[in-house]
Amino acid sequence: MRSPEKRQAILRAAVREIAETGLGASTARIARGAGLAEGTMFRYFSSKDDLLNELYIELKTDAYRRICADFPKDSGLRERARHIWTAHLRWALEKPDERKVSVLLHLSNVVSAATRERIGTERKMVGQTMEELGKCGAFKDLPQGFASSAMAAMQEAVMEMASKKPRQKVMLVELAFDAFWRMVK
Amino acid sequence: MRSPEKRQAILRAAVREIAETGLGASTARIARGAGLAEGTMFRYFSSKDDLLNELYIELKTDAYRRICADFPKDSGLRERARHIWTAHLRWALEKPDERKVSVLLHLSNVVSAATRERIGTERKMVGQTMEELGKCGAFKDLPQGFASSAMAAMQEAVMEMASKKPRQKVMLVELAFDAFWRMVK
Amino acid sequence: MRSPEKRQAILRAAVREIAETGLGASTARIARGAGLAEGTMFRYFSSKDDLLNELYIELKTDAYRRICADFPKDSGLRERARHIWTAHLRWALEKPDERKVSVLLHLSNVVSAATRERIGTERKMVGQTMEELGKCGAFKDLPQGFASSAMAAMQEAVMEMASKKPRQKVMLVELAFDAFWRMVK
Amino acid sequence: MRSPEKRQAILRAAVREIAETGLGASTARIARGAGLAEGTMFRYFSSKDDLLNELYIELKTDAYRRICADFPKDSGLRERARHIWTAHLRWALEKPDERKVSVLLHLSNVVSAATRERIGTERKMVGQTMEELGKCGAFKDLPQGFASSAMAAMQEAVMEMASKKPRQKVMLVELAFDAFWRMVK
DNA sequence: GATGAATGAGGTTTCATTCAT
DNA sequence: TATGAATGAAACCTCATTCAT
Repeated sequence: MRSPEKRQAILRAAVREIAETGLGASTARIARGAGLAEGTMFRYFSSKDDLLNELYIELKTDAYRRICADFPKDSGLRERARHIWTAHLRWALEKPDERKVSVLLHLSNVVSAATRERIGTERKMVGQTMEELGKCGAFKDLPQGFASSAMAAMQEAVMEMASKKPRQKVMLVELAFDAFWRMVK
Repeated sequence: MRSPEKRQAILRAAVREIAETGLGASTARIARGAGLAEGTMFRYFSSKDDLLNELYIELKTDAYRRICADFPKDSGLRERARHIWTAHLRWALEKPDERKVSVLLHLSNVVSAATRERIGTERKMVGQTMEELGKCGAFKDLPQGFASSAMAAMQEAVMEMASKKPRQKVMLVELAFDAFWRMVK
Repeated sequence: MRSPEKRQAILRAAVREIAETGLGASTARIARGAGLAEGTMFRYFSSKDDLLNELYIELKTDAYRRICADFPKDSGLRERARHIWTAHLRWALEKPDERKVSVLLHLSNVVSAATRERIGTERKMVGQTMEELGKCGAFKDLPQGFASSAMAAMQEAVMEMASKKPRQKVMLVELAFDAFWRMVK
Repeated sequence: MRSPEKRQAILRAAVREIAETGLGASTARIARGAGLAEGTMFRYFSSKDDLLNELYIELKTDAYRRICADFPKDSGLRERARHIWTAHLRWALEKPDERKVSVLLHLSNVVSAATRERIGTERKMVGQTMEELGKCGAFKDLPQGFASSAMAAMQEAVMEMASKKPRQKVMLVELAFDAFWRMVK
């Protein structure tokens, strides 16, 4: 009962279908994509909304896990910021579907406040670094949290560019960090 | 005789509904929101897709018009960049619904290539400035177009923050530009 | 007011559109096809049904007029039958759209009993000939009216064939009459 | 599990509704007529067009089956022709709705080329006989295929007459064949 | 008389969800 | 537990008809 493999299969299928079709992707297609019958999905997720919320959590958690692994928590600020920058961009560039779905969900209003809360909780290490960043350079006089938004935004720019020039990915990630860092210095 | 006022009413209603519900907003609701019968909308826009494309053009054109007005085309690079930055952010902060819809449309796949084309054409002045920007500071070694993406991204960060701290809007716009400018210098 | 030219233009447009799209052809398209505004049609015909009934009468009358002109009313039976055969087939082959629409209307249930009545009235000369035919050859023992149906049916076969082999039209009409006549002899 | 009974129920309901209302008969009415919910029909037929095509095949196949059963393939030409004549007319007279729908579909443009193809394939035995017929009597000099059209046409005449004089059906079928046969002799 | 904007009922189709097997 | 047939609300869109100009 409630085999975890099937659960994962559903989530994977959801990513695939939604990346292709948008959030309107039908539950039937998702189930079929997971090799299951139409109704079976509802034994794992109580509704489509539930599925989407769980999916969002899964995606965010996954991305976050990548950042936490090997996190150089005892290094200097630049090193830590660089780690966050690189780890996140790698994830996003390796898994473009996952990222696209993540963005779609972020903008939609199916993601409940509770879900957003739950994700916020998982910050700790990153949060600490971002806070320090907020006290440096140009961010000093800006509201708390702006540094974090700025980094996310600049990463967005990198992803957009990377999808246009896939060959220069690696270099892009590095040079763009330097650009970002100018704001911190 | 097709009244331009009704056309505008539909577009306005579309913005309102879509900002609230997402692109799934039903044509019936949009029509009702514009004070019209369900079928009337289809005399102004041949299909929902057509409506969305026209809406996208309208929104982008509107935003762009704001930038072009009073554009200091004979000033230095910083002044021009600053104008683009400020004008666009003002538009976005004044019309958050418009902006949200604009983003949703940008990400969706209802916006046709033809529409994207049509919008691309209207750049000239901005394009020139962004190109110059691309040859400065940290952007020098990054692919052409990255400066533009970076500015858009940083503006995104400002908007996000501004929606959280509406009172500090004006200051935010200014200080964040200084941050951005550090990457150019 | 009620210019007969416009009336005719509407009927002609109706034939064109219906031949192409079927009886579902919209009144708007028909009006447009006649070079008139959407609503104007309703000043000439009280409803779509009315239009279709009038159209049916017009088509049938036209076809019948062709038969009556030059009708050799003093010739022998064969000659008169041959005239009916040829005149009708010429009309049908010259105006395939008209014929198609005529058939569609015949099968539909928009043509009222009153309309069918009105058409029946216009027979006289043809009726006389067909009656005589019904008393000859193989038709002798069949119910009255069968000869007429049989001729119509055989003409149908000619039309079908003629649309497949347009070059042999003329020959087809002649030889097929000979075949038909064998049943009468 | 998709029950064949329900599929048949839908097809039967379609015949009933279409015979009454024409091809414009709504899917909702058809579904209701089959005792099913509106949406259920679309689990059996992917679209209205699909339904109509399948229906056409079903009707034609059914009619054809009647001809093939007991086909006296070793008898003389007259006997075989007579069998085709009688078997088809019996089917048509027993199932007037089916026949009406069959004609409507034949004339419409919802029947795809593929469907017409599929039906053409099922001829063999009949085809052979009709070909022989085409080399006899008055048909000798007419294009190939005319005999077949002529028979169909004459059957049409019988059906029309039979619907007016239902009591004389049986006699009609027989005598009309004699009339038809005069063309062959 | 002519126009064409407006209407809203009605058509086809999709889909989340339920439930008997 | 897994299935997938059934459901019907709701979406998009069309069109005959009306009526103010």
